[in-house]
Amino acid sequence: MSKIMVVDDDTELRENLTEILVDADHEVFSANQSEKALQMLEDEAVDLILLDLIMPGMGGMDAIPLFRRTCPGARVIVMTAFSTVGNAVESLKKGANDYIAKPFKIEELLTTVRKNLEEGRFLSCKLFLDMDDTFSSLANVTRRKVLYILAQEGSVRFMDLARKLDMPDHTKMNFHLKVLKENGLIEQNEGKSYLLSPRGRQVKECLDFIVKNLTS
Amino acid sequence: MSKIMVVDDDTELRENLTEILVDADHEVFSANQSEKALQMLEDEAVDLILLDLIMPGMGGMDAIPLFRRTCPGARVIVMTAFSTVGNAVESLKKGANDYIAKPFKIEELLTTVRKNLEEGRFLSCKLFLDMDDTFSSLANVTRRKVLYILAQEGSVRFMDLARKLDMPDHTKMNFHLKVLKENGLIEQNEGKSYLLSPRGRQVKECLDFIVKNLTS
DNA sequence: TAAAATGGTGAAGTTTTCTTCACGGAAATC
DNA sequence: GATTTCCGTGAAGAAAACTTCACCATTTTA
Repeated sequence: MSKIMVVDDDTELRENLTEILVDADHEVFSANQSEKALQMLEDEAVDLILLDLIMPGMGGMDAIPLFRRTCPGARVIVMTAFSTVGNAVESLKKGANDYIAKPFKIEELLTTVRKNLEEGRFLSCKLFLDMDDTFSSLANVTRRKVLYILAQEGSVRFMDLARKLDMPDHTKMNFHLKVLKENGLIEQNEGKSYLLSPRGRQVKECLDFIVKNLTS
Repeated sequence: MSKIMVVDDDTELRENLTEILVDADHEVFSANQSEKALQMLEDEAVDLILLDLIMPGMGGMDAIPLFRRTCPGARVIVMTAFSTVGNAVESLKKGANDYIAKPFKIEELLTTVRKNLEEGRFLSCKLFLDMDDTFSSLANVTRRKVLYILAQEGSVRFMDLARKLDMPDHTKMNFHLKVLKENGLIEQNEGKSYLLSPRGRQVKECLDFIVKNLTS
């Protein structure tokens, strides 16, 4: 059903895991080193990566960001025998999605895998459905300019906005403000001035990130 | 014409700068400490900030990221008497846009200010015009899904893509691929498979950033 | 208080975007 | 060599997005 990459230097464990996961109807790839796994992922993207932390060559901890980059859609589950709160937290900070301590029961592993595969699907689903309003808001120059000005000026009155954007007809302005308001990016205060909503501010930060990354 | 904030603990210099800049037809605000300047910027966004590096209280170097955050649209010009290559580079890394060494001639200052104001206008212009294609590409769920799948799988053939996206009619698929291709986000290799262009990959990274920031 | 500016609504019209349909050549499969 | 699958085009139609117009109740300014 899903594609899973197993990265562990212990050949026996790798083979066991492969068998278990294949039985659970997954397509399994495996590697005994992070470097090899990364190379394989260049050709074949997977949905989930089971990663040992302690390995000869590049350790799993350092490899996490590389896996993230090479295969951005994959969930990363870290597994290690040296289970401590410390490296669990650290690996999550580096971008792992979950953590499982060796030794684990088969059922425990399968539950974790299942949960993570579902979450992965849920997230990408969210990205593509819930974000629709936001992206259509951003699809229009005028509306992006409104976000920009509101971020810069704080709160602005209707006609001031229209003048700043050089809109001869104020009803057009109204149309776009309505769209932004309906999509939750701006709101109006008591004095009827328009200002960014909390989500609007988040979106504006994303815009800044985009412009920084895409114009260079 | 433009709004400029001067942050320096030297009162005489602050007054001189204010006079010069007002003469050059700008609206000038000034503060003797970063903290006060930041507070003022909460209410009044400016286009450019002239910032002394060495000051009592919070130094300019540490303040740069805070200015960036409080007033994202402003250009930051750092000025200091202790001009060394080292702190010039460091301040630019922290997010300053330009650097001017004290003492400076009036003409020199005005040239730097003018140049930076223009660049600021140019950048926000770029954001709102050149990025139009990119944003309209992203405005459609199907096209976002295509980017997602191509990022995940590398290169995919036409009909495979159509099947993955569950498109009964392949001509619809064709329409969206055409849009993405025209907007430079995807390309086709020798075998006619579709894959992300370099810009497409950048855009995908921005998408990841957005989803991380907006779904939490 | 008259005139002007503000901030809004709803409906008609235009443009852009998206979908569907009809068709066809090249390649792969049987 | 016949048939199916692949990958594409162009045109017509439907839907969504955007603009324009006509109108109005407040508020501000002169």
